[in-house]
Amino acid sequence: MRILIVEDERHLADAVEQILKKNNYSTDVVYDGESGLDYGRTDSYDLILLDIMLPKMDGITVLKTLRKEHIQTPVIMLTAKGEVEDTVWGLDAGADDYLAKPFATPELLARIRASLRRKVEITQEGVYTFSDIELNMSNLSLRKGATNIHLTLKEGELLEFLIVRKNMASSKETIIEKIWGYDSEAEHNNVEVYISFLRKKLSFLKSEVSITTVRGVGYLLKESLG
Amino acid sequence: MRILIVEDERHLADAVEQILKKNNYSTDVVYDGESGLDYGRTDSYDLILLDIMLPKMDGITVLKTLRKEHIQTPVIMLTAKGEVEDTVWGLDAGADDYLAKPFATPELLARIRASLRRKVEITQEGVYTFSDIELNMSNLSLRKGATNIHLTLKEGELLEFLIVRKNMASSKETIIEKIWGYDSEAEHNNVEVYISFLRKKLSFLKSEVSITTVRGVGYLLKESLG
DNA sequence: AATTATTTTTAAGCAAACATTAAGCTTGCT
DNA sequence: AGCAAGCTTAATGTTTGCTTAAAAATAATT
Repeated sequence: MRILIVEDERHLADAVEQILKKNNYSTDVVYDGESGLDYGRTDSYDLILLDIMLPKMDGITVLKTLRKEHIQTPVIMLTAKGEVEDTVWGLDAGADDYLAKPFATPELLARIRASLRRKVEITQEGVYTFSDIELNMSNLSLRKGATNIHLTLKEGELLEFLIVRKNMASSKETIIEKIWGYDSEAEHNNVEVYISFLRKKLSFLKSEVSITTVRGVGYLLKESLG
Repeated sequence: MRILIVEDERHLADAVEQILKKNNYSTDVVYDGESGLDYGRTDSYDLILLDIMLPKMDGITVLKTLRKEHIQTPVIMLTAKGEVEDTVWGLDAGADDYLAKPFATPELLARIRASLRRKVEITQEGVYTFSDIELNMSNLSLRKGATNIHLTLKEGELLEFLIVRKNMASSKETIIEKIWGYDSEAEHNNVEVYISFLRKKLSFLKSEVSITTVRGVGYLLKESLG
């Protein structure tokens, strides 16, 4: 696993590098935004740790540029305390997670593992890969390995929605609005029924992916094993 | 909530303004693209209603320019029938939704509510860090280091409230009003019970954070520091 | 056009999670 | 000591979510 570190505080950058090497990741370190962009562009990393405040080019611009060039490498933003605003921007710009400095080693490693696991690939329009499953919206099929299973339209739309918003809990209200339409009269139970359908199909596929309920809040797509 | 209306058909623009005012939004109206851009740039609106066909500068250019300048205000595009092509462009350019003219009042209001709500979710509001703990309202988890613990909705809301008002003592009255609702009949004891639950969980995490009682006044979130 | 198959919606019973209540206990203050 | 404020626990009540099955609506097939 190759990880790119973009961080101008050399002290911190080097410390992180040591930690990662000890945990069997290979690393490259650069100390400014422009180099970060150049390195990231090669699309040869599995993950990028990207500081926001950087010389030459800020982290958000780097990230946006990469995303514009269809580089989908997962990115964890590093933010100093008080840069919360920037954090929000970073998530908007396509970051997968963020981590506030200073951070503890186990936390860093946990986030890295999570991001690597979480990686969603969109190979072609309407084809999503998440963990061990592939959802193809163009023929409404859900695949794990050699096993293919058919989804109904609503099942597909719901799963697509959960995959796209993988890091957020989606409330029943939001789901109804998006899948049934803002003016529909669908009840919460409709969502529950379809969540139940999806769970049945996911478990039929013996997938690592599962749908977690956050009581009073919503649903969340997760990969079970760590 | 401030809404900017950019629409050159004065008749329509004024009608929309009346509707919004009646629903307690404050509004500004401009009648061409350039003014729309100028106003939007101030980044002081919660939502922009943006027509596509506009004098001086078309709506899509306005939107793209705003996005380039990192203005992330949610935008609902207004399109005349037959401008479907343009609609697609608008969504590409970063619009959140679109609405075909002519539209009905309840539909307009529903879309506005939806867009405003979505904004909150996208910004991932609800992740709070205080001292050594992190509260994530989207999955109701409370974390210290690698240890995660589950909170119920009420526990989460209460802790969120205490974190947000970390320097102030929050009285039971205020807490009841905010968490249980101003018209609830919850007793002081309800608050005490939940404070007790939270303390148990904080101490389970061995967190530096604790809830201090200020007798006769309220509760206060503190970092113990040792 | 009628029949059949598929998908979506509705309804109901059940289980688990959560919230509330009340009683007895502890603490701090005068 | 005596009182009031606050704490804790267990029981009881309520809500939320899950799961089925069957009805209704769509779509496909003959």
